[in-house]
Amino acid sequence: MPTVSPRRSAPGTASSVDEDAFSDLPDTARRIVRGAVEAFAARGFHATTTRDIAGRAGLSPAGLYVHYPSKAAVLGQVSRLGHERAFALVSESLADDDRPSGARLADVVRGFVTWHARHHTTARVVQNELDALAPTDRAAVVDLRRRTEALVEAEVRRGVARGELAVADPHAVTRAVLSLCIDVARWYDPAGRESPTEIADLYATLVLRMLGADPALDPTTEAR
Amino acid sequence: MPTVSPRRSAPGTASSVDEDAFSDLPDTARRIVRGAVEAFAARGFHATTTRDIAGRAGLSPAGLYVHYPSKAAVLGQVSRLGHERAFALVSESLADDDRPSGARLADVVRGFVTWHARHHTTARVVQNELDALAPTDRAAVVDLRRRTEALVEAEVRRGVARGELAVADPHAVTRAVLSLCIDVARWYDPAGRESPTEIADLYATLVLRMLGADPALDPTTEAR
DNA sequence: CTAGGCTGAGTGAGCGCTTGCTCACCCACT
DNA sequence: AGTGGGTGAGCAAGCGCTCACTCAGCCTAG
Repeated sequence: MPTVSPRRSAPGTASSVDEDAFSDLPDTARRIVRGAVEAFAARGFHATTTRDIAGRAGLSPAGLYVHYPSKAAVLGQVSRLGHERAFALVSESLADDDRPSGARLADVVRGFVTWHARHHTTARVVQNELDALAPTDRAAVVDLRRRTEALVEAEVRRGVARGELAVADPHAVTRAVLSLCIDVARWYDPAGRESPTEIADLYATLVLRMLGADPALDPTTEAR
Repeated sequence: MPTVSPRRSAPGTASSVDEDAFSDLPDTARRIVRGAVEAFAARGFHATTTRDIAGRAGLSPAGLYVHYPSKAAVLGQVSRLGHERAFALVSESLADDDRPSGARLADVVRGFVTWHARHHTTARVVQNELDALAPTDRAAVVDLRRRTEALVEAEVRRGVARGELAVADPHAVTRAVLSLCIDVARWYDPAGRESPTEIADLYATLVLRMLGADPALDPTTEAR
């Protein structure tokens, strides 16, 4: 019986799939999720076949159903884990210290942008396939997104209250800031000239300007 | 023989499909394209069936193939027309007058954002289904996108050269500005509180800040 | 110590259905 | 009589998922 070895990224090649997001999963489930992320990102949920996912995980088509009850359940797992990572990222960037709001929000932007660029494969699935989620999964994911945005909006309001930021509509501006960061996953090309870190630094600068923060907070000089 | 009447938007309800983009098409082709845009936006290209498109256009499944050779060709039509509209929009906003760069770029942003909000259904298809395009269609569309971005970048460079804008990396900042505008189509909800025009005004303000333009150029007071 | 049964992971074959698309044909107008 | 728009029926392929089954590893009764 010929054994098909699962496809893996070449060693040394950083994967654009966020491995840390599902490192707690048992081995086979992890291979399924990794394969599914790659396939969903490349072709979209509906155009991805269960045979493709199973093949990438080194399983027969039926093997998938030992670990997940349906193709939609695999997407649900991917989306939940990805959103949890994004939430944790923002949450950690805002962990309490007593620096100015601008500095803390610049950290949020740098972390968020770096993640969306570095793990653009995972991020694309997480952002584009919301409509394909089962109702239960969608509810969980929508709630995580709401909490993530609320965290950032609260920090913006704090900065305004302290007189450190000049923003008339914190809700709308927060949404714009996160939108800007999220969209990096759509256009980012690892073959491009700029590294995720460089983009993140530029974006932190741009966001500080959007928020009307003191330019002196900006440790970079990327955009003037 | 029962005649199935095509589904239309309720009269008085503004459609989120950009009708102007394909108003030159013959009647039946127009109904096909309109139906396809709605279906692609709601479920994605791969999950949309030719029966669905044909039904929305008031045709039998076979009727579609009188006007288009394949499902992919319909998507190609949609994407080309949508991109041509977006290019025309930017092009018109930058039509030569001698106002400062900031004022002209604010106009570009207002027009671009308004279009992506008002016609978010068309915009979502145009932005999300690039991977599903046939090679020929993709090439045409990629070229249109490149030319659109080049138009804006040139205006940013002009502003910097005149000392009106403070931007260190015009290419990267232009991409960020357009990314911000485009992503409106992803999150915009017509049931939300803000109108496309209100969002557009806020975004114009934010972009002027990103560009380091003279705040006096901003005719609105939305954000400070 | 071991026979026997249990369990969880995985498989090959294939079912029932839907898909994109085709084809022979129809018919209202020129 | 010809033609362009349109149809009903249906084909071949591919889909998500199921089923009866194998097998290795482990627990336990005698």
